[in-house]
Amino acid sequence: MRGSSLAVCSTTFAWHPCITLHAILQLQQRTGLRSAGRMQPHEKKIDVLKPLASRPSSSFRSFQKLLRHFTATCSPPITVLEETYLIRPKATRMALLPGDFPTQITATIDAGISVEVVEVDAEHCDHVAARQTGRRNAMTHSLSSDGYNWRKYGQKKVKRSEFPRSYYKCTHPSCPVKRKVETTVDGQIAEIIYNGEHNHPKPHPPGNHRKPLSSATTEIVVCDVRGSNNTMQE
DNA sequence: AAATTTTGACCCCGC
DNA sequence: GGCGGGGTCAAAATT
Repeated sequence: MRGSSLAVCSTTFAWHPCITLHAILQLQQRTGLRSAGRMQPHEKKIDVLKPLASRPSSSFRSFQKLLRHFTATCSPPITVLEETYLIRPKATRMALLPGDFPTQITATIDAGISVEVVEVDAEHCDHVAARQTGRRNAMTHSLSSDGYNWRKYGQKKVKRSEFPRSYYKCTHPSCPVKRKVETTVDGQIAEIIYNGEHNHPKPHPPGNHRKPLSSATTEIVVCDVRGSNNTMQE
């Protein structure tokens, strides 16, 4: 075993403005996954997640509203440093976390947020990361395999299909081409329908600037054990 | 600052 | 004219 990673499991997709980086560091120190003080060479960097873009009317409310709601109705935020970091659960990682990971520690953060801490064997993590990287590459490849750049402008659940249909436009100026893509729940392409012809050559493929997942990154997924009880009203 | 994503609302069309 | 389904728009939010 080459070391440990810290994973905090989630049951919901809601945001948790009350969880701070400091809280995570404390948690790591308490559980022995991180020593106090300066980060040691073998220790891994905290991956602070950020909120996704979404309309305020969606099921995910804006960070500002959530923060206001939390500070107005809940216990005070966890011990804070100078900054409060917002943590967004990563759905893909959640889906890939094996269900048989041993739960070794259960901790409760001061503000009443319970988090389940799972100590993960690094090789196990490598395996998960490799699977996820493979999936991401497959998705990226399949979505842009025609060599053109697309911008999503809509998504809809259509009646005749069990999968949601996404609508894309070619990003090239004045290009009329659109395409509809139906993807399965695991990200595989179920159907692609093209509409129109490109009036421009294929753009040069941009470099892949996405940071690859590797075993060197710490896998952190935070979730709220309060789960569905965490619904908020305005 | 521009590009992108998300998703409810709106529009159009066929029955 | 009403209804339902599919396609598009656009505001809000983040990268």
